[in-house]
Amino acid sequence: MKEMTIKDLTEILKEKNVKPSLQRLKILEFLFKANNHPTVDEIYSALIKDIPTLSKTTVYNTLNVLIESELVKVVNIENTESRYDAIPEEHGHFKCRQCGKIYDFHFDMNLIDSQVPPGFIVSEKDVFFKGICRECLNNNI
Amino acid sequence: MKEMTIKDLTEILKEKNVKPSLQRLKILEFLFKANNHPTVDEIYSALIKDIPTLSKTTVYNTLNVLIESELVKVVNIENTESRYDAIPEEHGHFKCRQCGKIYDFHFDMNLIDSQVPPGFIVSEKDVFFKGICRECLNNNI
DNA sequence: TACTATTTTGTAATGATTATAAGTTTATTA
DNA sequence: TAATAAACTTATAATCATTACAAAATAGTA
Ligand SMILES: [Mn+2]
Ligand SMILES: [Mn+2]
Ligand SMILES: [Zn+2]
Ligand SMILES: [Zn+2]
Repeated sequence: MKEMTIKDLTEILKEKNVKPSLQRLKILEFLFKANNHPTVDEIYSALIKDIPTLSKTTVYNTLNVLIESELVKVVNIENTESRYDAIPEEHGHFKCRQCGKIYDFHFDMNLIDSQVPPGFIVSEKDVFFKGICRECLNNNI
Repeated sequence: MKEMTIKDLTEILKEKNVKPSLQRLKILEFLFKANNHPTVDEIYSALIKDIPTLSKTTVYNTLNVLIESELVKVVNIENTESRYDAIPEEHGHFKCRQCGKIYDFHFDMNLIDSQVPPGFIVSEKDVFFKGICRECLNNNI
């Protein structure tokens, strides 16, 4: 995702009626910059350098606030711990069983709309693939 | 799923080189009969009546054995606890945000094969929808 | 029967997440 | 500006699903 200034981030939060505290700005900034779907622990470990008083509870609280305002989505492709994603565009997720990396890939959710059972209203769609990524396949040769 | 005799179940386990103990037979039978993707707790609570000595650890152990032999799949549509599914056919899952029920629906996974990123090998595909089910929509009128 | 391998069980440990209450900062009012 | 209230952050404890571990029970074999 493109570079975001603190001013940009402040504006994004204000639009959602979320007060732009330092913690919220830094967590949102980190998620926009991240491309690896970080866990709570990874977010906390990265930001504790900037904000030495940061608490892990704040990371949890903030993520829930960001999720409620639809700026962040949870990625539950694995059952061990939740991962977080601030990419607004719909996309699919691929988890490599060897290196563990979670890839984004372009996915047109309209393709699967026709499969929604009749009479049901769908507000969220997730597509998860698992297997071996290209990089691991190349390394295994 | 159609009725399964203990003899049928024994045969299924033997084919996978899994010894057909009472606990394994009963857990597999329960999963074949269930259509609601039960949790470990639900499996345990249901079977403790039949097998008073049953331990929750055995439920976990057995499920892992059944998963390794590909008789059972984990459904991680929610991050709170894992659910288990013994339906062998590929299908999608819909979770109702109101009543919490998890529905199966027919889904042709071939539809989405073209979206797999090139060079990646996919061994598992999951499609999760969330929203409001037909029953809840009717009740809300 | 005696021995061995496998399975089951109870208990303790782990680890992610939530609950709670106190401390700190920010906003509002007088 | 000082006092007060509201919102936010923090530390700590509690919860709960899952795993680790070792002993007990069972099944298989010679
Ligand atoms: Mn993503
Ligand atoms: Mn299912
Ligand atoms: Zn990989
Ligand atoms: Zn419903």
